[in-house]
Amino acid sequence: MTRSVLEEQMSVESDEQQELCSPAERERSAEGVTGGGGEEEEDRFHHLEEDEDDDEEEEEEEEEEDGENKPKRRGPKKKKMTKARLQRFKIRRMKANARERNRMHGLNDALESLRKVVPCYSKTQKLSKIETLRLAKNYIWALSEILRSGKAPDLMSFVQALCKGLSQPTTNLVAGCLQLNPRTFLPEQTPDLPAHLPPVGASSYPGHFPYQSPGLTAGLPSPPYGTMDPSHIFHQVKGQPYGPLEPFFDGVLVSDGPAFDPPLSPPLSINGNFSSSFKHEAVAATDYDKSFSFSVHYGGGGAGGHPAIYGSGGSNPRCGDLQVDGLMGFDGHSHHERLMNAQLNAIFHDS
DNA sequence: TAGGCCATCTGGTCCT
DNA sequence: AGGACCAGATGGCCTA
Repeated sequence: MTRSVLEEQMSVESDEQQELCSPAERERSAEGVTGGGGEEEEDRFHHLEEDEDDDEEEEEEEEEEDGENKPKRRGPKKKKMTKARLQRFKIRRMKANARERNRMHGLNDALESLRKVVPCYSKTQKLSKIETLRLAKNYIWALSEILRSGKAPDLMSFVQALCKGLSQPTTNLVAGCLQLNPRTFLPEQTPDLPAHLPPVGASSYPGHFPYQSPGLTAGLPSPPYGTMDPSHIFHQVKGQPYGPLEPFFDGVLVSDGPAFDPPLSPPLSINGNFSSSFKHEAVAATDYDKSFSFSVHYGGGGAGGHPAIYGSGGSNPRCGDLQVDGLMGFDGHSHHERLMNAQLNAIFHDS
């Protein structure tokens, strides 16, 4: 993009412009969070103004001193900038900038709202915009798949779906939310782990993932995400509005730690450990767009589905008793098994 | 210091 | 004409 000299002069970030900003914006600017742009353009701007005469009606032709070698420019000839026109241009530009700022703030607000309903929300460790969108897409897809298939998700596959295409730090964050080791469910996503990473089974990074399964203890270093204490993540404030899926998780959340930044995202309260079913049923994330399917089934018989998903009638015929066989199976972790059972039962039975 | 992320400015395009 | 939307450019901040 080539700016004309005049346009360059127009690039003004003046005090008057700040007056058009919202209070929040001014506050941000006061904090030094100002973007690019030319604050130092004012002088050149003044220089231009001095060159202009005062006649507002003047609409002179473009300068004739182009020189004979220069080809004649096409299109409408540029009007010479008078002071008044300059002033109007400045005002128009300032208003446009203010609108654009507001528009972007609205966009960011919407994104923040999205962060709150997407798994792994944290005030302190925000997902980036792109990761938020990716995670949201995955999340929607995974939930849609639940609805479409009428089957409860295999947790491993569910997490795989969530983490599809996410960066390693975000994957770690999701894993942290699930109290999982990302390497246990995303082998395809980390084909070539950095050399500095400890091998599976090596000592973990303290405080990253409390999930300490025998033989699977390594965490992935990815601060700032990795510093999150996952024990906070599942802390549910009673009565906290978590959205339509909230009833799923009533009574199935476990938290031993202090409250995490509320509000928390709704669904990723899936605690505990995964069974060896992952070995048999986890779908390769690289092909999940085509082949993803949740492996844990529940009977097609009697009990109605959860009203939060299947409607207030709760009479989705596909929703029946949940069969959690094959889901459990982490040896010596009956607590997690009970948790899992409770959670899955909570999902597929009316509370 | 490089790279990622972000906020902002800016000009172009489309629409009302 | 003016507003909404978009994409490119720019510079600040932060982290590895």
